[in-house]
Amino acid sequence: MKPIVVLDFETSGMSPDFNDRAIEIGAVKIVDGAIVDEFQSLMNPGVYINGFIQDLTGISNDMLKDAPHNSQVMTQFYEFIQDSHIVAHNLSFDKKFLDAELGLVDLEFTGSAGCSLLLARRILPDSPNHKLGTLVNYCRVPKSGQFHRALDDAKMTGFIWLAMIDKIESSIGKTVSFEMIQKICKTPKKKIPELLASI
DNA sequence: TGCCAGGCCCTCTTTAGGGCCTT
Repeated sequence: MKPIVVLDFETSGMSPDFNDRAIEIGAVKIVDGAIVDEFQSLMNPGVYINGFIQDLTGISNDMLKDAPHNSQVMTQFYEFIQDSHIVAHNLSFDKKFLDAELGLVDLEFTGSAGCSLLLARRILPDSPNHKLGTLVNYCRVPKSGQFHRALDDAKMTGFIWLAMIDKIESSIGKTVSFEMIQKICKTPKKKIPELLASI
C-alpha cells in the first residue's frame, strides 16, 4: 500500500486565482498506520503578508524575509510526495495551492488525493461540526502544537485520518483501501451505512 | 491597481439559496 502524505498549507489568502501564495507547507507521511516522516518549511513568495494572516498564523513578514523561495521548497516537497497518496482537511483548498505552486516550477502531482473533511462528514456525523479543532477534541487525538501552523495542523489531520480509518475498519471488520476511502467520500451521507455493509 | 473563492451538501431543491470548511 502506498504511503499517505497528509499536508497543510498556510497561505497569504483564500485563492491562488487572486495571486494569493503559499507561505508555509507542513506534512506528515503515514505508512502502515503510523507517522514515519515529516516535512515543514516556511517559504517566501515575495508578497506582503497582511495583518489578518499574520494574526491568524503567527507568521510575520519578518519571519519570511530569510525563508527559502517557494520554488526551492516546492521542488523539495514534490520529491516528498512522490509515490504517495495525499490527504488534506478540505482538500479542494490545499489542492488548489499545491497545483498552483507546483505549476510555477513546471511540476504536477498526478497521484490520488483524499479529503479528511468529506470523510469526517460521513464517518463522524455526530461531531458538533467538522472544523479541524473540533475534530481533534471529538476524536480525542493529541493536540500537537499550534493551530494554523502547517506542520501542527498536518499532524492533527493525520491523527484524525487514522482515527476515522480505525473506526471504519473496526465497524466492518476488515482493512479498507485508499480507493475505498475515496469512494466513501463520494457517496451521499444517507447511503454510507449501506455502502459500509457491502464492503 | 484592485477587485477577492469555490466545492460540497442540505433542503421548504433541481428554473436556488445558503451554510460549512479551508487561509
